[in-house]
Amino acid sequence: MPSDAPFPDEHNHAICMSQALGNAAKLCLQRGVRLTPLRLQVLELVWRSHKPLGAYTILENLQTAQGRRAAPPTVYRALDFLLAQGLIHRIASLNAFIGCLHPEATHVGQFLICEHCGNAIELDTPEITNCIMQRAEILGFVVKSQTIEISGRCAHCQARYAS
Amino acid sequence: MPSDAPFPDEHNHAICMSQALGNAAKLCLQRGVRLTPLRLQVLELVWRSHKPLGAYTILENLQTAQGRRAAPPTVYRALDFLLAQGLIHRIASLNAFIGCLHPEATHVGQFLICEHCGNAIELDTPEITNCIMQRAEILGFVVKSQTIEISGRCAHCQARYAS
DNA sequence: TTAAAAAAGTTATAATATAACATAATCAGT
DNA sequence: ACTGATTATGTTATATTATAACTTTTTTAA
Repeated sequence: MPSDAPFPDEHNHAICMSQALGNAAKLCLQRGVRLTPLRLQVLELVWRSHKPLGAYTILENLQTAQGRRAAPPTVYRALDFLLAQGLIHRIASLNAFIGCLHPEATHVGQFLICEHCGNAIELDTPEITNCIMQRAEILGFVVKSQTIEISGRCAHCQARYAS
Repeated sequence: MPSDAPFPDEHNHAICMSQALGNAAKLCLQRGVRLTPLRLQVLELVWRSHKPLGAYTILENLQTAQGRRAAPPTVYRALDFLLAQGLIHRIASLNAFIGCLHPEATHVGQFLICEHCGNAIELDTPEITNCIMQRAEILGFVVKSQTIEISGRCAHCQARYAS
């Protein structure tokens, strides 16, 4: 079974997560938008690991104040907010959501997704974007958004669990 | 309203489509797999345009022999076959399917998807793949499959319908 | 010709996502 | 603080996409 540690051992996820949450709070303040308790809770759930999380998984783990179980729109609206603020990304190939590493700037999401441990590694590789933009430009295509999701096996799993 | 012509005027889609269908028949024969009437019908529906088509849209347009309406698994099984043979691609960001331009060789699907006319242009740009592979290799990530879907506005629509 | 395999039919249901409207909380201007 | 406007959340119902499980039909190969 793959370790639950999202990334190699040097990765301290508690720090990783608290930085992300702190950053999110700061950005929302700067932007004058409200990171309400519900939205924060969803963001925390998404940040619990580096594995993209489905909306219904989030729903199941949501603690509503009254102990009453939240309904889907509650989660989807929070996710919509977080997406709009660039605090999370949606992984189309998995119908799932993951915390964004660079929410301060709008950018395209590029992911390496390990089929074995489920972790998604966010890339920030301008070369890939440039290469795509170049090709698009030749064809006169104006790029608005990019979905780049690469599946395979991460170094961690490749080393530990030879296929 | 955007023209229904999938691509610029020089594109004769009747020829485009019949080539694709002929090629598909040839490949299936070579591979010893059966392009049954049902599978062919689904492939034809997918090839009617260059707009990715949802499974339920295909379902609605399926003519069953008895006039009885087909059920979802019928379509999904045909789609699974066509995907396995590389005759179509699935567009994850649209939950939809589109005919493959190069079914003779397994390859990654790269698409420019016009938000205006709905057409998806399949790229075959090794530079993009190489760029991604390079970056992945640096991280020790072994790539198994790639989802590359670029949304925006195609040259056709850009020229005719200034945003 | 007949058993095995493959394909298609059929029924039910799972998983993901949104529409529409009701209620509650927050904010801006007084 | 008060009040109307705005924003956020609750709630119910339903749309959309996809698959599981089992049956029947068709095709293949001995």
